[in-house]
Amino acid sequence: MSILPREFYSEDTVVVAKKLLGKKITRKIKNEEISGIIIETEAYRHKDDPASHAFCKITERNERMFGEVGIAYVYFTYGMHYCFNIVAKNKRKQAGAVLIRAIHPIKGIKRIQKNRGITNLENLTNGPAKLSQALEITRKENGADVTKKSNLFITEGIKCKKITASTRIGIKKATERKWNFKIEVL
DNA sequence: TTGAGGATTGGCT
DNA sequence: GCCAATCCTCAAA
Repeated sequence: MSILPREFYSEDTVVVAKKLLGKKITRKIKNEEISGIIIETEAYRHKDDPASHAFCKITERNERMFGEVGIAYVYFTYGMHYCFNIVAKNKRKQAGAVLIRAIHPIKGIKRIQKNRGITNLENLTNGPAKLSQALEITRKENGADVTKKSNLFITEGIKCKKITASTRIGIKKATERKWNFKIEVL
């Protein structure tokens, strides 16, 4: 299983968001391994995207979106939830990231169920905050390099035939942009 | 130093 | 469908 190279993430954010669908994300916790197929992503860009964290100005929190691609950007929100992003952008753009909204677990499901406190497969990882909880992603994972074999990385996955584009979820600006992408998994 | 608000979720109506 | 939970970040003073 080959890890996606950093060049994979140096295209336009929206393009990378589509390309990430069907790829496999692997998370290692001590001796246990959790992995799943990415089935839903959202693109967040820069000046042309009022809903993006990077829209206004650079701050301590969003500076990762302006940095090197292929780096994890984790942020905390609503007092209880983490969301997991991967920095991805065209070299001409200053900032951009892909939010991983949902995965399809294929390995370490028991561990995920334990993390989430439930066993219902459909509710394990079908939301950004659920996904982070399932993979034990916290602020400590902010800045992790997913192009290197470590505790958190992304590899080639399955081929996806059909991509569905929809409007992004949970935001109040630029809601007409169809930058939410998902695939069907059998 | 303080106050306001957020790329969400789950439970209740 | 609506709303509370709850803490980190930003911006203003």
